Amino acid sequence: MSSAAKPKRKRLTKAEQRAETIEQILDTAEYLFSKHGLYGVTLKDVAKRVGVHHTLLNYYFEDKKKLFDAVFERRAVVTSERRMRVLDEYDKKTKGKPTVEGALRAFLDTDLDLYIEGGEGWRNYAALASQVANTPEWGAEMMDQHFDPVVLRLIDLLKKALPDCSEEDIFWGYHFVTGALMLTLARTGRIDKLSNGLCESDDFLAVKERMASFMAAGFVAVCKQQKAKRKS
Amino acid sequence: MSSAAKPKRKRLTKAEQRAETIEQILDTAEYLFSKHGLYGVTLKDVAKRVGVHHTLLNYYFEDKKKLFDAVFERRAVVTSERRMRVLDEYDKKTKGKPTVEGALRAFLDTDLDLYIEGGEGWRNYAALASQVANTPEWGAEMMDQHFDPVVLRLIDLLKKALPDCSEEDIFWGYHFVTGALMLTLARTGRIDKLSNGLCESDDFLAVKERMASFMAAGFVAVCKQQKAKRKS
DNA sequence: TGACTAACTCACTAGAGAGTTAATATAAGC
DNA sequence: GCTTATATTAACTCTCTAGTGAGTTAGTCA
Repeated sequence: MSSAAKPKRKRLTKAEQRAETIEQILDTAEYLFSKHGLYGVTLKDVAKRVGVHHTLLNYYFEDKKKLFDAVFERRAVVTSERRMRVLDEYDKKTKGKPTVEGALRAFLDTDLDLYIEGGEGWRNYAALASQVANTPEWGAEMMDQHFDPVVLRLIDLLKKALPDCSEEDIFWGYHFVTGALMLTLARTGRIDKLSNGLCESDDFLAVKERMASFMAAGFVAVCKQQKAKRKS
Repeated sequence: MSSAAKPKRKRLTKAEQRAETIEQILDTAEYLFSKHGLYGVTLKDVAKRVGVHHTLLNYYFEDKKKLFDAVFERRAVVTSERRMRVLDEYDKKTKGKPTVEGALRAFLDTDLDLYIEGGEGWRNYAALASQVANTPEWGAEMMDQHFDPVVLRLIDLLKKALPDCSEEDIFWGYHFVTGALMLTLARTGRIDKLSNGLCESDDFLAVKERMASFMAAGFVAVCKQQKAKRKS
């Protein structure tokens, strides 16, 4: 630990100390990875910021990629389970008669709330996730691994809400939804400049307000369009 | 050049040779950058694949970042101008009365066509662009620099098509559109696994078919929703 | 033909980056 | 209080990387 931090709380058991150090490493790595990506960050960068020797990261996480995985997994598990629970609840509440917008709200708003209320750490994780999602190399695999169950749960509800819609249309619709969500999480600042400050990348509330209804209408429109096309 | 390639076409003027080598470097760099990102690729990786000495890349492009910029710019300019032209034509054709879907088709379909018909190079560029778009660091700036004019032209048409819609709603709608488009361009293979092979990341035609109508309906729905909210 | 110049390579440098192993300090447990 | 386990650092290694500057080859043009 940094010498500045040490004298303050001397009364920490070893296990507590360990947990705290690990958490600090994860937070810092999360922040840096979200800004510069896996290859854009060195273990020394992270260690320096935390105030520990860089080999300590090897000690706790074996190697760089495993540190990255640990960073990602820490919160991915939380948001995945949380959304799964809310989707289940929603399904029960609507007694097997979900609406498109309702299902999307259970999925999207639940996630966005986490980033709105969860503090900086959660927002950094969000930006990281958006990078992972757009990385074909190993990113898609990480997404599969952590999010397939929730996503399939959502798809399931959407199918129920749109019984005469083809599966393709639903999968493509979901694809559009994630794309939009991921760009939101990246908070690139692009919309700020484009709109001359009218909209802000950080304004997840504005997104939450609009996204589910926007996408729900999209689903309905595409289903109708494709149904018409099949007839002709 | 690699000794294997040399004897084949001896009758090349120096300028032709130069142009060809540069093009090969750009193509290869484009491919590798699209797969692994700026930091995930070394100049040697690129040089080896082309069959030239790695310092040749410094000779032609000064440094690594400038090579990256050159790769991006080469096609960004083309697609930007192309879409601008099509948007202008559409505006004229509809005599200042565009529709949301029409404007979106002019923007989206024009781009997607390029990747459908343009060969592998264009698809690699597309994947690269999607990474750039989700990189807050320097990515957003690159996007601003190359695409602000076309995007503002599109926004302009959308405003005309939705005269009683607030600007915020239009900007957020555009944000959703790019997000979805960028994830499409990344071709991560995720939708393939998720849908058990029913949908394919490479199937830009399927996206083209659905995207504009999906998004158009989203715009309309959000505008209506927000208008109702303002009244209450 | 011969000077000139553009294309391209070679041998290096200077430094970074990940990771290993041995040493040290400190707290835990008996 | 002594031993052991754990956290942490220091010293090092080994590989790779971007980039430089001098050199070589081969078209080009007067």
